[in-house]
Formats: sequence, C-alpha cells, structure tokens
Amino acid sequence: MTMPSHPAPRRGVERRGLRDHVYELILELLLSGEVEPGARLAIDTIARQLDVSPTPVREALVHLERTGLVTREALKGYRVAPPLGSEELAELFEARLVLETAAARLATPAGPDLVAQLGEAQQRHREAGERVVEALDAGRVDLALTTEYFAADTDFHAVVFRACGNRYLVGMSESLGAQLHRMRQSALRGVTDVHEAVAEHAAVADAFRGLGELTPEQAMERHIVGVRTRSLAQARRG
Amino acid sequence: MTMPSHPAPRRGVERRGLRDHVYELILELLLSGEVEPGARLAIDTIARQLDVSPTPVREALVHLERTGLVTREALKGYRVAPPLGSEELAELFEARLVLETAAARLATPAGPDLVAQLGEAQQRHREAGERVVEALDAGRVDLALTTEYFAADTDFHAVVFRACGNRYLVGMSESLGAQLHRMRQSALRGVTDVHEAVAEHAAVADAFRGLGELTPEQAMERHIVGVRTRSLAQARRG
DNA sequence: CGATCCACTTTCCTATAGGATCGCCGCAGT
DNA sequence: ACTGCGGCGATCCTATAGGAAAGTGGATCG
Repeated sequence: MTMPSHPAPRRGVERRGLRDHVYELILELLLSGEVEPGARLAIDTIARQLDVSPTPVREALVHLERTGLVTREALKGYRVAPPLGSEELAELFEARLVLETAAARLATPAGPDLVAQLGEAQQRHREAGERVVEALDAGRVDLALTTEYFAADTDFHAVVFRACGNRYLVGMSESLGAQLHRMRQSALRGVTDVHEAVAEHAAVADAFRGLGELTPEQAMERHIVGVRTRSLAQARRG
Repeated sequence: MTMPSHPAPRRGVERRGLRDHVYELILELLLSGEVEPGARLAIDTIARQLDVSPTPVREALVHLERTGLVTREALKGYRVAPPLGSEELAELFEARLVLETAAARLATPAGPDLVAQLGEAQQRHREAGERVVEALDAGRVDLALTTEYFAADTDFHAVVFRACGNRYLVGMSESLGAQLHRMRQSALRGVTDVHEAVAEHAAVADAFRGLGELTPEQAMERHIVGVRTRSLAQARRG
C-alpha cells in the first residue's frame, strides 16, 4: 500500500531550507491563479503532491497566512483567500497612496544611483509595455508578457522604496504587493492603461531627475491616483 | 521504554487553537523582557517547558519570525532578535510618522463614536500616567504600572487607526507595534515624558473634536515628532 | 416523501522517532 | 605553543503514526 521501502528519494529540492522552497512553490501556485479563491488547501494533499512531509507544508502555510494570501479556520483547514471586495480594493489603493508618496518624499533628493536605477527600471517597463501592446494589437493576450509587464512595474516602484532608506516601509510595501497581485488577477482582465502608466512613470523619473515642475512625491501621487481611477473604472465596466 | 500508555494528559490548555496559545505565550515571554536579545530559542526546550510537542512551537516561531521579533538562521535555530540600532530606531520613527499622520488624516472628520472612544482612551492614558509619575516620585519604578501606561498609550493610537477605516494601515500599525515594544524595553529605561505625552494626546483629541487651530493630522505629527525627539535625546543621554 | 440519525471518510492536529548537521572539545602533529 | 582534525553532544529537520473533530452519504422512521 504505502511503499515504505523508499530509502532515500533524494528529490530535486535541496535539503537546505526545504520550508522556504515549499513556501515559494505554494506562493507561485497562488500567484499563477491556477486555484480559484475559496478553494481548500489540504495540508497532506499538498504534501503528497510535492512529495514532502506535512510539516514543512504546515510551516509554509503559517507563513502565507500572515501575508493574507490564505485564510485559516481553526480545525477546518486552510483556504485560498477570497477575492478582494470593493471596500478592500479602495482601502488597498488608499494604503498604497500613503506608502508610495511617503517613499518618494523620503527618496528626495535623488542621488545618481537612484537616477540610474530608475532609468533602467523605467526602460524595462516601457519595453515590456510595448510588447504587451504589440501582442494586444495582434489580438492575443500573452500571459507571460503580462506577467513580465507587471513584474517590471513592481520593480520600478521597488527601486523607489529601496532608495527611501526605510526597511519598515519596504516591508510594508512588500506586504501590500501580495494583495496587489491578488487584485490584478481577480479584478482586472488585462492591461489597458499601458500608455498612461508608462507616461506617469516617466513623469516620476523626470521629477527625480529635477526635470519638470512636480516634486517626486507629487508625480507619484498623480500616478497612484491615476492607477486607482483607471482600475476602479475598469472594475465598474467589467 | 517510551511509555505509549499516556492516554490523554489533558493539560490546562484547551485543544482548540493550541498553536495560537503557544504563540501568545512566547510573545508574552518576549515582550516581558525576561530573555535578552540574541538568546537562543530552542524548539524542543520550549516544547518541554510548555508541555507540548515541538510542532506548535515551530509554527508559533514561524509566525513570530514574520513579525521581526525573532530571527531564524537555517539549520542553526531561532534567536531573539538583536536590539534595534540607531538607524533602525530612526527608520522606525519615520515609518510611524507616515502611518500615524495618514491614519489621523483619514479619520478626519471624526464621528461621535471616535470622539467618545478617544476621550475614554485619553482618560485612561492620563490616569495611568499619573500613577506612573506618582510611583516615580516615590522613588520606585513599578513594572506593572509602566506596562499599563504603555498599553494605554498604544490603545489611544489604536483608536485612531481603527477609525481610519483602512485594515491595511491597521495591520501595518500592529506590525510596527511589536518593534515599538522592543524599542521601549531596549532603548529606554523608564518613562520620563508623561506630561508631554499626555498633553500631546489631549491636543490630538481636541483637534478631532474641532477645538484648537490644528488639524488632527498636524496634532498627531507634532506628537510623533515630539516622541521621537525625546526618545532620541534620552537614548543619547542613556 | 421528507427529516433525522448514524456510520464512514476525510482531514486536521499532536506526538514520537530517526537521520543529518553544526558547534565544541580534546588530541596529535609541526 | 599553536593549528588542524576527528569524535561527541545537542539541536534542528523531516517522516510517520494515531487520536479527534467536522463533513457527507445512506438508511430508517414518521
């Protein structure tokens, strides 16, 4: 029945930090959107699928529970967190507005490192956006390109957060990042505001370079407000 | 050999949510300051002391790891997080300034519920402060009174955060709360700014009531800046 | 025909055992 | 005397087993 003769399967995962490995696997599973919200996350089922014992799976789920991606009901098990409601969406944008503007303010004035990194991130974001638009004009929605675009967008903002020199703000931003990713795959069907986002990122980068009349904080505020307005409008239409 | 005849020890803890119970016990242990920073937190030692199996202890430590109160070194075990350095202290105050002012701004204008709760919290804080000062004048430093004072202070700010209507900001505030508690027991010897803190809390409450010339956000900003200034000065002296 | 009760299955939760690794101490060699 | 090295203890990490509770299906009775 249960073959106990497995001596040492020596699976692909390295022994070091098996818990973190399991965590990343489940995280990837959640962010890929292959499981719908509310679905059960059975511990030993996942353990069997990953060919590990339930213990590291349990630890990874505890870790994920604090990120808000999964919910736990005592003696009932873990579930994928339900999709964000309209109130949570509004609060998420509000919180992001607070954090992003604060980070931009604290990162001002920008040193040469920040200007350089911001330029690179901006360029990657613009190029990824062009590829998405190109694919979109061809009538196809490429998941890989969309993921790459979102990653470039996240990187752009991460550059600002790292430059603000406050590890706690960085941690909060990462904490919200998971919720943000959840929103993207639940509320939005695709990317429709590439041009606006690229333009606003350029405005932020220019503000950090000392160009234009806006402070970096003001430029970032306009960007987040713009994202919120477009997202809510799209959510209302969809 | 190993007595498997243990039928059901049925210890004092209820079966429901043993993990959360262990978490709170360890949290209380950490916040009480009975363990110095850097001390080892052996899993099975704690498990034996609490008379539970290592698994819930492990889960509780994973939970605590994400709060920043404990650190984990792979294959080396858990340790109490080292004390906050001067840089971390400055960043902590900066982050708190961002969050608290944002919460105060979002909670404006205050409804009657907020005014009432704020008044009660303010009163408890003032009374706890008076007791601390009274004990301090008598030459003794009462740990219980100090703890009560800090709890009242935390409650006052928690009222504002709950009123701001943003669960993400509330979560961030609680996340910083642990670090804040860590700072209080590491950097500060005692409470020396009761009068200033009480007065600033009163200014915040008055601002929410529409009295005075300051907005709640401005009053809260002055309060946090004041706390920062006094704390850094005390840390420099001590 | 419908509601209730009971047994079964599934799953979580805890406990225990064993393998692997890291730090430490004593010892030999230069 | 100092340094490299091997054994030993402690601890972490993973795996497996068993008990308890919740959900589910079917059978029985009104």
